[in-house]
Amino acid sequence: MTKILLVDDDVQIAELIDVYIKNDGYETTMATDGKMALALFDKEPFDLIILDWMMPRMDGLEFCKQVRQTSHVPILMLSARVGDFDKIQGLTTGVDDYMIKPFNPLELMARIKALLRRSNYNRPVESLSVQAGPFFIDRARHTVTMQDQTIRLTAREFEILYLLAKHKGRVYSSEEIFEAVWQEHGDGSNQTVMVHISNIREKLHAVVPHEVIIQTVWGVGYKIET
Amino acid sequence: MTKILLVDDDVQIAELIDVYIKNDGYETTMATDGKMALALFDKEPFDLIILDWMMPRMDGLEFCKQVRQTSHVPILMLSARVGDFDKIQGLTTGVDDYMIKPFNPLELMARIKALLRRSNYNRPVESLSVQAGPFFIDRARHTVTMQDQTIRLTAREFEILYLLAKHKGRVYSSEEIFEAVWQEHGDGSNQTVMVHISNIREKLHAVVPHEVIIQTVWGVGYKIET
DNA sequence: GACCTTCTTTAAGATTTCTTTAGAACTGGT
DNA sequence: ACCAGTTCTAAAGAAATCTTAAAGAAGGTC
Repeated sequence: MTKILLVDDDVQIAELIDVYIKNDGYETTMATDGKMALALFDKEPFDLIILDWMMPRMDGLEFCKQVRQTSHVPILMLSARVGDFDKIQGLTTGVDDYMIKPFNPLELMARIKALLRRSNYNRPVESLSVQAGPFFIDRARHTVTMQDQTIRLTAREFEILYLLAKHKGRVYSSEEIFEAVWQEHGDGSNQTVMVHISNIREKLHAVVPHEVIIQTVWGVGYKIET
Repeated sequence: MTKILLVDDDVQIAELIDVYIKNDGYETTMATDGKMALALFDKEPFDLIILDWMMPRMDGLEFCKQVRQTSHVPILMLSARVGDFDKIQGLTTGVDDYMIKPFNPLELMARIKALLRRSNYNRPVESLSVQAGPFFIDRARHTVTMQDQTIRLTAREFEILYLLAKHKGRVYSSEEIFEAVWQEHGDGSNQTVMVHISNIREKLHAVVPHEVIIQTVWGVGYKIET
């Protein structure tokens, strides 16, 4: 589950954003000033921070500096004044993106997704490859190797296999897989995921014909065991 | 660790700048006049120099000339009077950038980063050539050679090919390519990068007609494999 | 200022991937 | 063995992504 820390002293705006974020299937925690936010951030990790520039007790810039001392979590800054960012644009304090109020909530969501995508991409290299049983997944190269053969997977197939391989043993429902890979809410039945699973299996079996790699857990979902 | 030499006889200002620079993770050394600064600079290399124009014993201009005899380190000049720079500008003393006091520290930091980025660009020669499969890229000469033929690439094309060749195997999304080459945020779809890729391929194929050099990873990006 | 190169934008067409559908096959319980 | 619920898979239409060409914009040079 992707967790987002929302820091804004304007409760109305914060709640508006909150609705949109939750709607897209993310989990939010709200803070109304920098000090409070910092305390929350120290306690548990977040995947992204949305930050208001003007806040009581500790402004966004200061908060940003503090956070950057220990973390590279993506930060999206909100500001009421256009002028502020003409100067900062660049950006010294380690803000990854920013928006001027008032903004279009949909655009905000698009930027949030872009940031999350990017930060996923820039994970440290050692966490980017997985050895799962008979095959080896290299995220940076976007390749799956099995008995010296490279298996061609599409982007979606790759993400699904990576998810399952990364968390060997854990069962994922097709809905969970959908949300993890598509990064959006997957309401209702999910045939799509099943089809993809089927296609992945077909490709894997081209290399190791009768081996069961992705297991079906009846009534629950799928997993890769060892 | 990036080291910055800060030369200013006004201690208050120097300390203010110092705080900001350290905050961004750089290491600073302070000097209060030109002679002292020169002595420090002779002893150890710095990645950037921030220099006040008006100083006792040796002014900024003189210091600058001295340094330029041995080094191309980026220099950022500070001055209290607007008029000064009408004179300095174009004086070919090798100042890379300048700011008028009083200045916005954040803007200073932005400029420092810009300078460092630019100078990073001109790194030492040994790390600058790459052999990637059939062709050889020489960053210092800005040439790409392939089967004894030199391929003429434009600046952008060159940077893209260099990025991919330098990190053989790694997949770069067009957005990542954009950010790496253009050094700015690349929101949204990036046709521009795709067009450049297409143009590069065309030029490469003029030498090796049917060889696939830049691979397309569908839905993900591009890479050069071996 | 005219000319040339490079960069960016646009758009149409080709290609690949994704989603949906629907029937077949499978599983676990009775 | 049968049934209901669930999963699998083939196929086709929909959607997204990529390629390429072409034209306009920007920048540099003589």
